[in-house]
Amino acid sequence: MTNTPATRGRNQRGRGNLLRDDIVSATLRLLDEAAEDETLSLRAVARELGIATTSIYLHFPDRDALVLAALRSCHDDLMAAVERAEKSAGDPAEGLRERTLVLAGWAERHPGLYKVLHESALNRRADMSFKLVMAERSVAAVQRCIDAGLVAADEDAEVIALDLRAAVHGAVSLRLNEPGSSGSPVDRQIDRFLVKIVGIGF
Amino acid sequence: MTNTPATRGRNQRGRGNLLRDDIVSATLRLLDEAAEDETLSLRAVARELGIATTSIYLHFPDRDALVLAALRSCHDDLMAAVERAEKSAGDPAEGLRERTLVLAGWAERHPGLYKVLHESALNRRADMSFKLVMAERSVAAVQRCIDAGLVAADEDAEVIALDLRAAVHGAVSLRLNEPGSSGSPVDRQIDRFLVKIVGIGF
DNA sequence: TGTACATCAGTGAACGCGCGTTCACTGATGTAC
DNA sequence: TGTACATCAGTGAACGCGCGTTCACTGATGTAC
Repeated sequence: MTNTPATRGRNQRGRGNLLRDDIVSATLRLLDEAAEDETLSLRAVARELGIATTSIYLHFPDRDALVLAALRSCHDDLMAAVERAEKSAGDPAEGLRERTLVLAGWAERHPGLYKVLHESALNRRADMSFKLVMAERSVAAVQRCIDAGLVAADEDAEVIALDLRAAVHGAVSLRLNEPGSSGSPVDRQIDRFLVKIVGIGF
Repeated sequence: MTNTPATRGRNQRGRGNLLRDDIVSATLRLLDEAAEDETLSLRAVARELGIATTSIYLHFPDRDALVLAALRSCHDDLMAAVERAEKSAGDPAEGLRERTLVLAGWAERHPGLYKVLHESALNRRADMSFKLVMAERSVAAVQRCIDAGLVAADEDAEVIALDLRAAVHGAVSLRLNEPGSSGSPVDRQIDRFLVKIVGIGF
């Protein structure tokens, strides 16, 4: 089913963190399948890896710490990919488009992780403030469009970015939660939002 | 804590459905607090009402059936309220605005129920097609705006309605899942969406 | 009018399950002398 | 070079918990004769 060997020996001295990385990977795999942080069990993670459940406690103090570490890791990876996409674009407007499309594409490939990241109960229970950076970056991306004269400065970049973020999140969330109810492909919908909400003219 | 008497006798003959209604109400209360369908337990519902857990099985075959019945009931109530608001408005554009505001207002008052209804795992597991009516009604509401000449007919009513729905859902969802990250009040944001996405001029 | 019986509304004990977490442990490998 | 010891990486049994669901039951009330 996965890339896990049936038997795994003990890691070499000083290489204990290899198991830690495997635990995080397995957690992300299971969270993506379950799409709920509540139902992820340490026992399932251990089963997935062929280790004793208690071995997880060598690296994480409790269940929430593990889930948070996993989410932070995948959020940072995603953010890096988004930034890369934006930077490889020709102008700020194309950059804003690219970063939005990469984000939506990731969400469609990892629906469960997207849900856990943005819709799970963990948001109420734990400190997920590492997510704030993403919002700040997208405000900056909109500001660059305004500064370049590609978007009218009728409104604050922050307001525009927040409206765009809400619309894109809604588009993605509806697709994840009610598959089949969406109609058009998400890329097309995002382009409409870029035109109507942000005011980009392609 | 709630409106439940400490002791409750048996209902009169033929009045067994009174308990059914109480079970549904208690379920909705608990779902609204928990904001997750997974964590609702029959034992908690029974505790809330001061009845034996097994009494729930007199009215519902299993846990999912209870949750679905409760959600269907609250969804229908909400839809009726939305329709009422629309009908009391002066013209179709005001009507569209009213129905959207009522929906968003309900979501802010019942964040947990909104989440369970639109973001819970039940959407993957069970038949929630009763929700489709709401989407159809909002397409019709947009169509009325077009027919009355209040909205340009550049695009299909269905596309416009879907975009509006995504944006509003996103606005509400972000507020529920990341309280404090929203900035402006939701009503103002919805008015912007009505102007920019639908093309209504207030 | 009395009485046997059916039906309705609801109860309480018990089942097996998977869970997070704690605890005392094992055994290989490196290090100090 | 040998050996005692510390450290590291990981294990397995056991705890108490709340859960959904099943089962046999109780006891009040209505109904047929």
